[in-house]
Amino acid sequence: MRKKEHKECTSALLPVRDTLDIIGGKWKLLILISIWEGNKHFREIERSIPKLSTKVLSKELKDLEENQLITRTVINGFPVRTKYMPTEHSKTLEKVIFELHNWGVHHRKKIFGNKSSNSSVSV
Amino acid sequence: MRKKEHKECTSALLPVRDTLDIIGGKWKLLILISIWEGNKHFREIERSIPKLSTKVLSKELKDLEENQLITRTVINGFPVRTKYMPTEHSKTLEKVIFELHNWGVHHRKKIFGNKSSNSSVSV
DNA sequence: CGGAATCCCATGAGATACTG
DNA sequence: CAGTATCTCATGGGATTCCG
Repeated sequence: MRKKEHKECTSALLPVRDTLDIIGGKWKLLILISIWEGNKHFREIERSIPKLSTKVLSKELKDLEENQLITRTVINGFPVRTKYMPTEHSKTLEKVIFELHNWGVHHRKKIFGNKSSNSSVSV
Repeated sequence: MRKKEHKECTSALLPVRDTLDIIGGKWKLLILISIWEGNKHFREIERSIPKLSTKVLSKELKDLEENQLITRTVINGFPVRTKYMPTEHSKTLEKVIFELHNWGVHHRKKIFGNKSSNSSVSV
């Protein structure tokens, strides 16, 4: 699941690293959210996220599936169709994302003062 | 602060991205924690984190300083000495880290069943 | 000591083409 | 449609050296 480096580090940090590795990539959350929003098929997801290439999407979907955040189902014969669905487990991420969001907003205020406070909290 | 790509994406996600960019790197949290633990000087921090090179540490410290998570003070003339200290603002990250930790532990259980549940929650 | 500069390689990721 | 394969290039980051 994770690359096996720096095992030595503060062991309490390991679960934090796991989480960051799982949701921290450039695309992971975008893809997950796209699926949460109802996009189910490969091309559908791909089209919903600008700049995302098939290669990367393919890899990211595998990662998400390995981590049981989505399920992958092959539907029928020809042409092949697959369906990606979010798992119940993926819902447990919402709280984490909420905190990340929260801190991001808090941090922006801290850094920039009070402009651009127009962003919804819903994920 | 962030690379200016994919502005188009779900705007509620932007603060999340900010947060992830700030703490998400390979070293950021390790360095921050090292400083929290009391390491103050460049070499001191470097030595406390295996495999960390001066170049990377130098860059990461700048990032952390830009984001007002640490302060940098030059102490005296020769040889030069600097002091890095955590800011109050950095403390607001603890909740986020706690949630990341929490989910990581939860996730490990989900994936692996119940082994290796020996990690303290303190960060 | 605290870094900056340089060199170099591994990886990440975009574009395109191709297959079942 | 759902991916895989290949090629290529940018970047991240490791090792080492050097300077004030």
